[in-house]
Amino acid sequence: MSDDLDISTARSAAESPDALLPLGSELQHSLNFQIRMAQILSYRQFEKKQPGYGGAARFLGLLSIIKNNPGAPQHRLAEAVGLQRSSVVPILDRMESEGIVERRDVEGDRRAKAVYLTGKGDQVVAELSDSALQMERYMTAGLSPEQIRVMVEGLSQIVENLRKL
Amino acid sequence: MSDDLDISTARSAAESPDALLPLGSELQHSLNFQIRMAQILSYRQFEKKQPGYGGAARFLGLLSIIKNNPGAPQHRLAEAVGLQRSSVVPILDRMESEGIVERRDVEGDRRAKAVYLTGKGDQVVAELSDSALQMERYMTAGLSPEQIRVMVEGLSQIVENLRKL
DNA sequence: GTCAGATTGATTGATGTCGAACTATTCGAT
DNA sequence: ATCGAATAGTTCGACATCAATCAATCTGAC
Repeated sequence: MSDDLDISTARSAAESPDALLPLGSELQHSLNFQIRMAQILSYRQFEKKQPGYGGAARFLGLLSIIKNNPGAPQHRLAEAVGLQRSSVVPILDRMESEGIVERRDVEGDRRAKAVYLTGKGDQVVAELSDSALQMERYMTAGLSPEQIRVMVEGLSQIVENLRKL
Repeated sequence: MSDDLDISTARSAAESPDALLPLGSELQHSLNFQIRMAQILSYRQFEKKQPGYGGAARFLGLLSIIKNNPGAPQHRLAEAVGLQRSSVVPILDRMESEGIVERRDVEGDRRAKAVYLTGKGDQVVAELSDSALQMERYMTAGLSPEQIRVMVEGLSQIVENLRKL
């Protein structure tokens, strides 16, 4: 009485050697874990899909913010994307050497640098945005528009909550 | 006709110098961007809240999977958490030196190592899981249980979709 | 006006992760 | 039984990010 055995959970790692290791239900229902997994896999995939431009794909968020806030100083860009001031420096170095962004001196504050998207930067952002949209369509296969809306709003709320710490 | 001006988007960076840089609506509604932001901020916060154990906080997911799959080989653990085989090596080195996990030889395959949680590891996982649960409660302030459920399921679906690539 | 403290961007050292090797094993076709 | 291909874990070099620190500049209290 054990060959045609029970339904869902029984199929342990030993029995189906090719399947993914099962997550405990704790992990399966952990928002943090699922967020992390989604982030890791989606960014890996996106960078694989859009190489070049000095790895700009990973920084589409940053570039998009620069486009929307021309002339913003670096520390505010860092804050906006959740990185340290010091981490943004080599990123902008790279983007600048790729001709995607430009640092200009600020009149009235000689410490600061104002960051702008170049013409090429505009093109790159447009291309990457397109690609990102495709990517999102693939990622969200099987989800309703309403469900996606709820997720985006929920994540946005979570980000807001975390920023207050 | 311009002092008491329009509602939502008008308040540009120049006018409210302390506020966060505004995201374009494209970014605001980008699932990828929101996932990334949530992940960055939540893991940073969690590690700040739970330092020690050789940075185990960041690897709670991995440890939890080890607990649920005692004796699994390293490459399957890597796959389960979305990392490269080679990235898991130094993590396990660290966790092993902290006495949290243990690598044992596998009889029947002298290449493989079977990974187990130690007694101390069990305690650490329990403590970190507790802390993670608290963290999630804080993160999700303002979200309904139903909304959280939809998000977890949606993210889970997204992870599944991305794994197929 | 001056000077202590804050702020901006940059630099440095440590660690995490990746991708491409490499070594030791195991597997499979013959 | 043998040997080429696949596999498990590791090592190595490159880069991202952080935290702490630095130099230049700005601000505000006096």
